Amino acid sequence: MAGIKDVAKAAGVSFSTVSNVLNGKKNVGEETRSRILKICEELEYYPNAAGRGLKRGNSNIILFNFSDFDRTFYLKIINGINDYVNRTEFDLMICTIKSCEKFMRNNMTSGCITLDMGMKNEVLFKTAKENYPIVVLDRVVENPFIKCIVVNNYDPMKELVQGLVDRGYRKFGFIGGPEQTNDTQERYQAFLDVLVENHIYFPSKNYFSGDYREKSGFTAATIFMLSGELPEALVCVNDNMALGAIKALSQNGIRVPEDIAVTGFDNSDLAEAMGLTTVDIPNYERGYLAAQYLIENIMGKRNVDLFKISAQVRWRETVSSKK
Amino acid sequence: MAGIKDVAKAAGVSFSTVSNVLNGKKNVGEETRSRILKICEELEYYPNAAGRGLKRGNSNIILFNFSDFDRTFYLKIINGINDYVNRTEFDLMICTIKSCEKFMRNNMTSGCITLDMGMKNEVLFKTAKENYPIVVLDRVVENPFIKCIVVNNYDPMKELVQGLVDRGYRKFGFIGGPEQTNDTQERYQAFLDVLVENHIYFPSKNYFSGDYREKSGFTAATIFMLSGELPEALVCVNDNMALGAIKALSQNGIRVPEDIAVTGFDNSDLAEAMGLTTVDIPNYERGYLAAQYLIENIMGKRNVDLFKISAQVRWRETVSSKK
DNA sequence: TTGTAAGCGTTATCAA
DNA sequence: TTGATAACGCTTACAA
Repeated sequence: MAGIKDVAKAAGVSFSTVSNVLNGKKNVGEETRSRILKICEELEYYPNAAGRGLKRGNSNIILFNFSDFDRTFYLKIINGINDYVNRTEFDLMICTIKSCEKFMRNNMTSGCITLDMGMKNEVLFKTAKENYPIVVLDRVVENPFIKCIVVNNYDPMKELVQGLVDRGYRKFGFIGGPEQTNDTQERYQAFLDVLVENHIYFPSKNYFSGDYREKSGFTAATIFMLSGELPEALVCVNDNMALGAIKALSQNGIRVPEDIAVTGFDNSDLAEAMGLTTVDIPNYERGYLAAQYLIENIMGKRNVDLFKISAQVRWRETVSSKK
Repeated sequence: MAGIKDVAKAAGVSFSTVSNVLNGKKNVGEETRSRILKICEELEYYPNAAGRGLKRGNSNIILFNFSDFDRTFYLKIINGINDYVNRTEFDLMICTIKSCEKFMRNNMTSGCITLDMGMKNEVLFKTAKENYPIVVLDRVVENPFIKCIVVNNYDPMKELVQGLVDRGYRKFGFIGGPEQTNDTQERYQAFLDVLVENHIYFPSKNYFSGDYREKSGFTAATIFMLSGELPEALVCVNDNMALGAIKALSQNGIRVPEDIAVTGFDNSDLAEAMGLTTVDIPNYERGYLAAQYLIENIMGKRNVDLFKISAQVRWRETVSSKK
């Protein structure tokens, strides 16, 4: 693998001249410059990133961190991030939680987008700095070097639940995710608020806490069935769990929506295919936006600290039009 | 950000002693060792990867490269890779085609797994070396430093098409991917071989070349419909295109499987949900295996050059049991 | 058992 | 317009 010295030797110049050419310095003669560039091509020389990173202290690489392989919308988010990054001089690096802290250092990456339940707030606070901005998805934190992009969960969830009430549903079950997650908190709050506004009692035994995976939706529905009293509508905090619940229900001969309505959140491909009533989150767009925010921040542009993305209710076949 | 010198100063030793501790050298007194480790924690010191990579010339990071955000099985492959890597001392870095060549250098990563149509063979040949092994998925190349893991497309595709023939289907349509891809070539060959064995004529106008995306399946089916003569069975080289085709067909009042049978390949979540007859590829497992192969290679273990993964036909509702 | 010093490939400063 | 040299943070002989 050719190094800068090999290029310098081949061109009969010192290696600092080569460096100057490669970094666009204009203190190099035109003839020398083009000669060096040609030799770089011939020798297939690419600057060593470690040497460069060591010296410069920055990398022009941004990092995206995720660790959930069950929710396919991650691919859409990556798609959005990738498309924005490709229009810039930056490179995109993706990692999972194990290696994230290691990669979140100045000499490896210049900033980070994270959407990972396993990422601890304290790590974010420790890492975010003037010259290492972070964009956090689906979580709100207060820090001058951290920008948050969250989905407006509250409004569409209210619309969804009110829609169920309007259709005649009165007895509800709720399947949430881990309780410390922002999404679950907001969606559950909207759910509760609608019920209170409509003077509908919600027994706490009808709350089930899952982990966003299909299996826990399956488990939740199974438990509802075993408990004897099935609600009229099962509101799930995401699509995977809603689909798991539907699977459990239909395996036991309970029809959706005739016997029970089920709703999700995410509008995954599967939700669309299965006709699940849900809320559509523009994933590609929020990936794109996150990358834009991060890179603008790295470049020194200030932008807003908290951005709320709106989401749309999609009424489909898992809810009857009139109960 | 604390450096090795800060740690050395705080511990009252030279920085090479700190380095020795961090690298598990045993020429350090027990007392000094534990004191240094404690100080590293207090100061939140992590070795600078650039400095380390520069000196060592290797990184203990493996790279995975992909660029297709439509096919959700990539998440499963990543899941498998990630799970294997997490059991080792290695880190996992993921990238898309834009940055791949940059990251495929010794000072950034120690080896690479690639599954990307955009990755050129010449780049693989140029990059693969004694100390930079590469694992390629879904492609066969001859190179001592490149290992290939491919799906056995031929056998299950033969089984699938023969199954269709056995069920009475005689007029076929075929939707392929880009023709230079190994998957398309092998699956098409199996398809043709079965037809020849059964003395069934396949008019070349019934071959449509797509790009693996749902949309091109939609287009293909639309063209078949416009051409007037619809085949009895539409064999698609992957699920996305099969689902796109089904969408186009049903939008035009053509029923699957009553009017036409449709088959895919991949066994995506969507295929399962939609009841698409397809071939199941163990994606998690091949990711896991790819990571294992790569890392064993980096560690100097020789392993087999070409590995064929077997895949299973899944008969579902998009094919009638008897035509 | 610990410290000194060289060197990895690059960029930046300053002198020629 | 060019080149010599120091410095980035680390590892590793080798010397103490």
